[in-house]
Amino acid sequence: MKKQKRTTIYDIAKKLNLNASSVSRALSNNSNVSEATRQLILATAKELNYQQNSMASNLRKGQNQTIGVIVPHINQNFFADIIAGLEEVTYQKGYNLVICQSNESYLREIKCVNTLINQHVSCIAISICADFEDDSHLRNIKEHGIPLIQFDRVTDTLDTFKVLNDNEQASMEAVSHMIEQGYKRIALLEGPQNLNIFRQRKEGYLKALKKHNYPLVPELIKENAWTKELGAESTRQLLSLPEPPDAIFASTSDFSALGVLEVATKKGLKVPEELGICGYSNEPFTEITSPSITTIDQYSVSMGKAIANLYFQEIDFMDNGSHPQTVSIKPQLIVRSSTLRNKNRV
Amino acid sequence: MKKQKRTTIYDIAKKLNLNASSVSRALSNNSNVSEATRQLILATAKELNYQQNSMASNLRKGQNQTIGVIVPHINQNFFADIIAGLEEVTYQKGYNLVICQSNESYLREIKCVNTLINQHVSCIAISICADFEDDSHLRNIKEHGIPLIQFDRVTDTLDTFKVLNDNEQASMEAVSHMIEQGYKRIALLEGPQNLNIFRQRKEGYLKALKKHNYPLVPELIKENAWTKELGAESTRQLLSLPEPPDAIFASTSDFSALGVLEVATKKGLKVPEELGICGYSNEPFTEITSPSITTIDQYSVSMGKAIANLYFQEIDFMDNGSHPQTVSIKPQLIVRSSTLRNKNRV
DNA sequence: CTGAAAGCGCTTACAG
DNA sequence: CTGAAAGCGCTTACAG
Repeated sequence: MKKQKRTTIYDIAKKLNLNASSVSRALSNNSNVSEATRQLILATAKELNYQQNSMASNLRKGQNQTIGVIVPHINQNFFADIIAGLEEVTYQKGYNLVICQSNESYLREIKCVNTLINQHVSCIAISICADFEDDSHLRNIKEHGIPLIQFDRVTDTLDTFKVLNDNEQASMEAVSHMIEQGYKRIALLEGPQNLNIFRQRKEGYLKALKKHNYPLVPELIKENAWTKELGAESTRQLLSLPEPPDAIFASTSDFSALGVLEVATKKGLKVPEELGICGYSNEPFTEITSPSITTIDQYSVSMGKAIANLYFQEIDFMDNGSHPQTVSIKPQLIVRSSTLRNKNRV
Repeated sequence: MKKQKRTTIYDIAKKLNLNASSVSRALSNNSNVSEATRQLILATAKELNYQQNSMASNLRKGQNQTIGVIVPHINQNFFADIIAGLEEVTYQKGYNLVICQSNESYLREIKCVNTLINQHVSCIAISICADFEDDSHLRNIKEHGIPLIQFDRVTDTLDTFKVLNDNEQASMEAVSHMIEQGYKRIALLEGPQNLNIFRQRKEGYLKALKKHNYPLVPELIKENAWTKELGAESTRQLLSLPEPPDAIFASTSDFSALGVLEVATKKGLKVPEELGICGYSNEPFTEITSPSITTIDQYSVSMGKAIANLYFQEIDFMDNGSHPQTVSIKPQLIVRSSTLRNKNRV
């Protein structure tokens, strides 16, 4: 009742009184077959509606032209863009993409890794979950001889290829920009510090303060404010300080920055005059809020392409244990109204 | 230099002086093996860091527990959400997802289909591209015995399982709502009419007019306005009519509606007092524009789940040619400020 | 240029 | 409960 039998190279061979090996050669179309028989074979293949069985071919060849990707969430702009970029390049190369989402769960991330190892994918690209505990599953990837590329959220306990945003530099630029706009007390909304990206963004903030001889005020730093709601809550707390901030850098995300903006608006604070706001990621909506939100573009589609290109360029080196390379993507500060309070525009 | 050899069931068998078949049985853990040997086998499997080779297993079993999805773009909220929903369910079932994007190109869509057929995926789910020409590639899927589910953008030339939004109903509700708010001349921004979804939305618009005895005014219907720029351009044309519209239904997308809003704002028109605006899709940004934009939520994550569930529920029927089922998701009108101009709220 | 054979790593009737 | 064998559909040295 299930699946009628599909045409195989044997069916073609039988019909033409040839050996299956000839058929295989003609179809892979790079070996020695006479032009005459090749044409015959291609014609009957079309006639019988032949489609290669990749499972068999891959098993025999020992690899499957597939890149596995693991992301916390597929449906977040940043990751969706990365995947789109990845897909673009892998498609050009005739590779496929298998996608898994960890849902920010460590256990699920491990399961995804195992599935991809079982599938003998050619490469695994991963951005680790917020819940990350240790790197044993990542080591397992390497132990099975599969090239591993970490991107964006990475662990440094493991020496792998990496594609990163220069979060520290971008944060530093953002905060410096706010300082140049005359803001005096700049608060930081930070994300989970077990993720490298959030540590780096904090580092950038600290460096910018230092560079401009600004004091570090601990009460202006709020942990774990990486959703709109948490951003709003932190803002309420910050604004009720005896000496409230005159600017807030939502280093976690634009969603957090949106929470800041909403609270500020509700309290009747003028943005950017009384409160400056800067987000992170350049989500589409930052352009259309009132005022529009200053943020940082991460070039996520390019990042996806960079990951794929790294694989295809380094594929030969990846196996022989040469020192893994790190590609850094430079994010760009997008200055908009929410931080522009004096005339001398940047 | 490439890939060190991986542990196979033979390695385990050899080490334990057993036959590979016993190892296979123990590992698939549902056949007859004594508890003692099973434990032994599991232990050595762990010790040797064994991971099954899915390629071999799938080849032998003739299927690969993978669902292939083809969408126009991965990084559009609607599709990203669908994929996230799909992934959620397939993950629970131990299935994998292979994702392809057609980039709205017909040729590329064909290539994606062929790749998925070659891979012997268990099911193909597709939302066709704007460039769609004919259904021969989709027929080819069925000819290869692979269950096919069309979703959202579908062709009716082929009798397949379908998961659809009730676009007509939703559009009708949206336009009726605007009529009830007292708008008299409601313009329509329509999308490419070769796609079913845009035909249905137009149909809903026409039905609503008819139901309320509103005349159909051809000059108020603008073709091909499915980006922000095209929406803006159409709006400029509409507003310079001798008798301009007092409401615009951007049936193509919220991006188009955003274009409408921007032009209206620039011209100093008050929304919703002087111009009502309704979009489509409930993109996150519609909530935070000023005014917020009335739109239609498509429950895209649920739609993704529905696709996967349809496959898992109907998997047995799909092969024996029973009449394909159609699942309809009811979208919901989200009324916001951009169309609310009188007090009696809905 | 073509054929015959082995093998990729599993699973699954078939015996015992 | 365990073993021996065949086979999933390809590809690729090896002969000729």
